[in-house]
Amino acid sequence: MSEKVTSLQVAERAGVSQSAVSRYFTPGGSVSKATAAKVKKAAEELGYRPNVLARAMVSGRSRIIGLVIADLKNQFYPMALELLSRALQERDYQVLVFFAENSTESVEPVVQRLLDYQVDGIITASVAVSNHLTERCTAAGIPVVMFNRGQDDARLSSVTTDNVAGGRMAANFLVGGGHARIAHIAGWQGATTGRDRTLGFVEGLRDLGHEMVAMEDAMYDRDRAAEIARTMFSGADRPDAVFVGNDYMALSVMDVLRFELGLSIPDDVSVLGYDDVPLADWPTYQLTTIRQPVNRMVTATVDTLLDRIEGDIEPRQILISGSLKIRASARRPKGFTA
Amino acid sequence: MSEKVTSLQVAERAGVSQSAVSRYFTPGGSVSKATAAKVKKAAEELGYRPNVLARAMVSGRSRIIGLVIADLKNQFYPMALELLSRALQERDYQVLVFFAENSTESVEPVVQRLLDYQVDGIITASVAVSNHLTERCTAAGIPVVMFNRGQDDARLSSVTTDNVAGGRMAANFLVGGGHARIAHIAGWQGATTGRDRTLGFVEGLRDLGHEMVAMEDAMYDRDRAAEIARTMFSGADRPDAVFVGNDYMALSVMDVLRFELGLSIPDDVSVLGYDDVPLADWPTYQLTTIRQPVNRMVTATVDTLLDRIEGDIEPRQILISGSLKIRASARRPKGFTA
DNA sequence: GCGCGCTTTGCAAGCGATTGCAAGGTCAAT
DNA sequence: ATTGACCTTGCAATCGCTTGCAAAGCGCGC
Repeated sequence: MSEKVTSLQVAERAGVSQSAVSRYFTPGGSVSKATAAKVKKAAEELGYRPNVLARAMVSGRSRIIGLVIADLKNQFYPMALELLSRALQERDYQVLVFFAENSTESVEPVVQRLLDYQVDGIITASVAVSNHLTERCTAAGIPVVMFNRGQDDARLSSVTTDNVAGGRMAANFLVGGGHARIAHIAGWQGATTGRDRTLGFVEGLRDLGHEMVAMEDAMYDRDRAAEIARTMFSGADRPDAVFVGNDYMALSVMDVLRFELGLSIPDDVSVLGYDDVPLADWPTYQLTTIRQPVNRMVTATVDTLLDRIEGDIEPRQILISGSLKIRASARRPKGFTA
Repeated sequence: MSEKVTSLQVAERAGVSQSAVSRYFTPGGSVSKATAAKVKKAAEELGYRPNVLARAMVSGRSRIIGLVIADLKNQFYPMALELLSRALQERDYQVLVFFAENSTESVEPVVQRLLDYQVDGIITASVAVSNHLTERCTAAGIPVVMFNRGQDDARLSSVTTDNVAGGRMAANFLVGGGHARIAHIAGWQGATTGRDRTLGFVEGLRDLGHEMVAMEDAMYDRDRAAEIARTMFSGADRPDAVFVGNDYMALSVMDVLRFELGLSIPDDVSVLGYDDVPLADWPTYQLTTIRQPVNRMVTATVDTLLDRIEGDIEPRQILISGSLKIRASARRPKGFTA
């Protein structure tokens, strides 16, 4: 039934050798105008297209990029996935997705399977990679770039925003806004993103002579963030500002503050997020946040990966600077115009 | 550099033939306990794993499923993508994603590339497929199943909810709630989902002796929906209820009604959506909606696809029934308890 | 000890392309 | 007309595996 058309059939119909057909479809292959025309005609008549898998076997390039991702609930990632995939598609690569849990143990078998598929490169989105795995990939000559997650390993490329600087921005903005009791609902401290944002925030506060009145790790989980907000803000001397580890959780926190605790934002409490997901701009939330420039992150990721695949460049750790996106969820410092 | 381990190397180290190694890794391959043990040992020492691509070449099965998707902004699709991918992963298939625009012309080249990758099957999520393409896929023996989109073509499988019935539910609920001026901001009328929901809604109203006071196609676009809401509800005799073609747009409509027009939901206007995306349940929105059971849709999709790949079953058009999920965005009919 | 059936094994032919190599062609310069 | 440089072309090996086929091995009843 499945009438596969092969280069051989095209060759016969065109009256040329099979290699000629192959050459016609290989960029830079040496074919005369005449043969090219014959092959083109025959190929079109037969509806022939080269078999990527066969090509992959002999050339050793599959034009497949493995993308490991933990979850799509946080609105930042669907966006990243779409942009990454589209950017790669434009460069004639395709993305093979693999879902993992957010633990190194669960990533291990997933990456194994990735390698089975002979991917040309791997992007991990918000997922950490064990040393053992890094070795395997390095040994197999497959470049890895971590998207929105860092790791202290020179063999791994990574693209992140400057989370420490971002945390500092948050501190400056909240202190500048005249807040006295500043709290922090942190991103997962098991990830560099979470840790660095927290670190920058703490440092920033300290530099301005402030200290957090409360802090809790919500592990990038919506429900956990809500739970923490509930207890953190129910006491009498509740915080008057909170920096949340990412937007996804910040929105949850806003919901709790307004709908469960009846607080008003930003009059009673200022809320600051991190990421700038599309929802942050919706009228209901108008979340002030540290913006991660997804487009630039994606471009950097794709460039780094393809450079490493096509040339043999060294791994790069890229740091992109974020910026403060001011909306209405946090009191604005006097004279703050940026 | 890239030290690929092949079955031949394993064979040598184990002191058996290369076929024996292959058989060991083929489920159902005939190998004695003794050889199995030798192969296992050698394979582990060398870190050998079969090359999926090479296997695909000879067996004709790549264990890759192509997923064509138009956009991830509507929160229904990230969810679907994740569930589909996880379900397939569990059955030892992987998903190769392809982004397309929502027009048949743009889908064409995308599916071409899919075929180049020798995928075993194709899932299209909310994307239509041209006849020409259907033919190519049928000719190549590659089953296609459309997720959340129907099409009148017996060669295509599809999984949708009963959108007509859903539209009727919406009509019943709004009429039952005592609304007099009922409007409709429709899903894209170029898609079966949009048309069917509208159709069911119109029929449902008519059966109850009602008629829409306004209707407009918002093409599943957030901004367009907002724009339409703005004009539709700014007149003096504005509607007192609106059924929106999906949740993604409904949330936008709610934002406009409340924040721009200062209307109160559901006191001034009742809003009804379709899908039941996670956001619909967030306290800010509490959107009453027609629920599409994603889990069941995904299971049905995966089952249909794999049945067709593995057996040689006929295409199936599966209709799953949705249900009304009552929250707070629409006035509830008296005595309505369900 | 021989023959029969069943399982296990190895050989070798593909799967559909790419690519190095050498042969054949073309064309300009001599 | 002859030569050499250069472009085209075809041959055949190769990528890493699966699988049909026939030979080998094994256990068992006679």
